[in-house]
Amino acid sequence: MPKPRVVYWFRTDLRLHDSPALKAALDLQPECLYPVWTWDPHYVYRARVGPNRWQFLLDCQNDLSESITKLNSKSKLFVIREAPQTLFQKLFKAWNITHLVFEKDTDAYARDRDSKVVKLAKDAGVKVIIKTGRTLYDPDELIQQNYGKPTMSISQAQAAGSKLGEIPRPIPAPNQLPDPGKRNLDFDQEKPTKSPDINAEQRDGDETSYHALAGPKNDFAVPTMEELGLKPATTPHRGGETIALKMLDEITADEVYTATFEKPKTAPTAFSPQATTLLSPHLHFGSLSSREFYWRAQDIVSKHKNASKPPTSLTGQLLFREMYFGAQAALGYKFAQTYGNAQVRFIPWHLPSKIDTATNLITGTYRIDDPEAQEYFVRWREGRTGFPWIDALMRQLRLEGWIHHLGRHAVACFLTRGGCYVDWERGAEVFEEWLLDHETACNAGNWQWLSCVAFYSQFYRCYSPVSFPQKWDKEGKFVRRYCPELEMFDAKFVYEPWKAPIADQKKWGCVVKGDGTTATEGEFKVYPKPVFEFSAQREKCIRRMKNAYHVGLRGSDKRVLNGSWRELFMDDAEGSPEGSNGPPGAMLKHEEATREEGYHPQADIDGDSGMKTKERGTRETQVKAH
DNA sequence: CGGGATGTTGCTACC
DNA sequence: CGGTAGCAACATCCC
Repeated sequence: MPKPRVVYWFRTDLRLHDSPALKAALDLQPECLYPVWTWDPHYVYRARVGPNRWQFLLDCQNDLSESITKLNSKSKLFVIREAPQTLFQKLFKAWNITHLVFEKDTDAYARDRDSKVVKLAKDAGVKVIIKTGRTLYDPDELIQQNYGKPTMSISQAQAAGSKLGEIPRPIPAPNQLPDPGKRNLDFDQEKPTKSPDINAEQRDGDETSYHALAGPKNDFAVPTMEELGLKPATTPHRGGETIALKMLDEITADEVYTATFEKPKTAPTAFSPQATTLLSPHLHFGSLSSREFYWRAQDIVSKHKNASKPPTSLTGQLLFREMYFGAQAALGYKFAQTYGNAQVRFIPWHLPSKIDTATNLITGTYRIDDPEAQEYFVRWREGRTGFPWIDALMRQLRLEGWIHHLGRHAVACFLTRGGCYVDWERGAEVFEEWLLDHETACNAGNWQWLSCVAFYSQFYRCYSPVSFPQKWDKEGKFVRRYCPELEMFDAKFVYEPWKAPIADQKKWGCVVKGDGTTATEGEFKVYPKPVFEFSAQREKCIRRMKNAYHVGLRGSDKRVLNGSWRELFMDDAEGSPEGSNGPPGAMLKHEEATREEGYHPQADIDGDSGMKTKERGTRETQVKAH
């Protein structure tokens, strides 16, 4: 029996510590082991990923590659520029591979991709080993323990989790790695088509990394931002397992902080340093194992007298992640949208998603049903709503790729049920592009929570953009940091600058006028007027939410699917849907003309991600409507 | 099944 | 200033 020749396929597990899958690969005692990242070039042109998250991913890959080389100077992370669905069958043959090993991923796209790869491997006579390690529990087992249903509350998730027994203890990093074998790539590369290029706005140069399987220098190197033609990243937060473990050491060194952490009490206005751990991007890319995090925190909690408890404690935060992964794993693609989703309430928001009628999936495009709502949305996205708390958060998000969880609450509530009355799917798409820690399960789940369509329903509890931040930051230091034009404003007006007398505005060097598209006026800086009068808008939203709750439709309701929901909202004075003669569907049938084969733009760049191939499916051109 | 308590993270007025 | 009641009100959990 010849010794195994193993491809270890890295995806959202960019680490050496606590990797059950990597351990399984090493347990085979292979003759050779190839640490491989397969990179579908489609990501470059079709992913909704800003430069900050690109940089974080490349950081993780570089750090991992260096760590691998430290264990074996002949080895590294071999980055191969082709989609796994087409690459692996050629690679298995060229390198005489006997085993493929990877970590389980329950994201909807990942399941499609991986089942395809598993089939290819079986056809090629390659054995496949898959281990869970991305989450505390295997999401599929969690669902099983929840009577086959998606985990839609934290108590369900906790109850289901406790039936699965103790969370596995972390596995130490290996102290040696086998050599890789020969690395000939004597086969053709499947080249990507560059159109549609929905990622164009992330780039200011040409993409030059994907011209050959092993990259421009033929050395399997991790691409650079420059090679990818990406605009420079602006975030101070950097990726990689080395950094993640150092951060975890520093956090857990403060045992009181670790043991008594209560999320709702942490300040969303703290920026130097932030009030929470900032480990979420590392959990997403797998540069930190969630189980490592869990046990490092739990061991401190266990020996502490006044420790906080789930769900507000640090480990509680990880349990929410489990809940969202359980919900997503049960629902698949539908989890990230309202249309067809039985768990989600239907609210007739503005700017609804266009639906691909062939797949019943959202397309990443939307319909501008109301120009005013579009104006609200664009000003929200660009951080010029005229509400400094909201604008500061949105500017921090775009610049740094991270905002505090309660800050996310504030902007999400403002965009949806507590202000703009814009569809939560619009907000989720902006977060998808800008957040370093974006993962579909948590992002979609949190947007559903905050917009009160699932997980949470107390829509009458509405965040004020003026009062809420003052709980932590009366002086407005956070606002002054991210909206520097308001730096000199008196604390009395820093959250509502439009109320300051004109003479004071001029004295403080900034006049409040317009919509934020002009930065200066003569010697003065300019900050926009509020996009609407908040309290009136808030009342209108709550009234409409109440009505929509009363109507009581779910995303899977026949009337949502066929468009007849409109009749039920006709007497809703302040926002009756335009016309009753629209096309079928809650939203719109997607234009036939923009379709191509095999891609869905909701796909993400990271391992959980990429080209959403549907057997019978279609691919939509993603055209940004803003 | 009914009904009361609870739900990680609201706001305002009032003592 | 800090704590609390009232606001108008929803779903889930648990006895």
